[in-house]
Amino acid sequence: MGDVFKALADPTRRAILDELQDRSGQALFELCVRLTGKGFTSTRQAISQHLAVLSEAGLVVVRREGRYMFIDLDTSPLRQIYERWRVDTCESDT
Amino acid sequence: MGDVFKALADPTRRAILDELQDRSGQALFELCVRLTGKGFTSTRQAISQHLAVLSEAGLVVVRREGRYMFIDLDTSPLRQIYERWRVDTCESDT
DNA sequence: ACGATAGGAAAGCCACTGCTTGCATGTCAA
DNA sequence: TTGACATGCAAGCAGTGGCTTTCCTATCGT
Repeated sequence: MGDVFKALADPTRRAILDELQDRSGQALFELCVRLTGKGFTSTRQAISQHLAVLSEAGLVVVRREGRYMFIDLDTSPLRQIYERWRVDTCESDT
Repeated sequence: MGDVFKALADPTRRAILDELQDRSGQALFELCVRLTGKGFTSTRQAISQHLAVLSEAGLVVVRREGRYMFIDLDTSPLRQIYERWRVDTCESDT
């Protein structure tokens, strides 16, 4: 399984995760339209390659139906980050 | 301020954070010794450059005293990750 | 069947990143 | 003061990453 941290290193990939959190189960072309609407200039191929990385990291689950490719978010791999470094919960956030 | 995600993308930098979580406030040369003891082959310059990235991301705070450079861990920038994507707490972790 | 739509595969390019190398600076001990 | 120690700075190099480009496959509507 791939590297979760490297998967999160790219801003476009993070935007994909954001978009999927907002609405999971989108098709690839749908995702492309949504992202270009939010100012991202990535082509379909670029998004597709990003999805491959995210899928390798387990952050995304791909489900094929007919000629569509539906993408679901899976945030569970993030837990390994959350458990690795403790964050002081009571801190000066003024 | 730098990119927290990019800072976490490198395995050596993550090892530095691990080392600092285990013992914060180490000097640079101390950190180098510890890391080489754990199988990392990085030179001092490499570690120093990694620390610059971590410092840019706010994950590390540098404090100079005499000829020593003490490094403290600061995990608070990680909170923005924890708050960005919700992780299902009740999940099949069998 | 045919065209349009949704997506896949691979090669090439460019920029960035991590690392090394070499030298310079500054601090402490004797 | 002098040498040893701890670190800074910058140029150069090799590997990687993200993107484009081109072409190909497969599915649906009519």
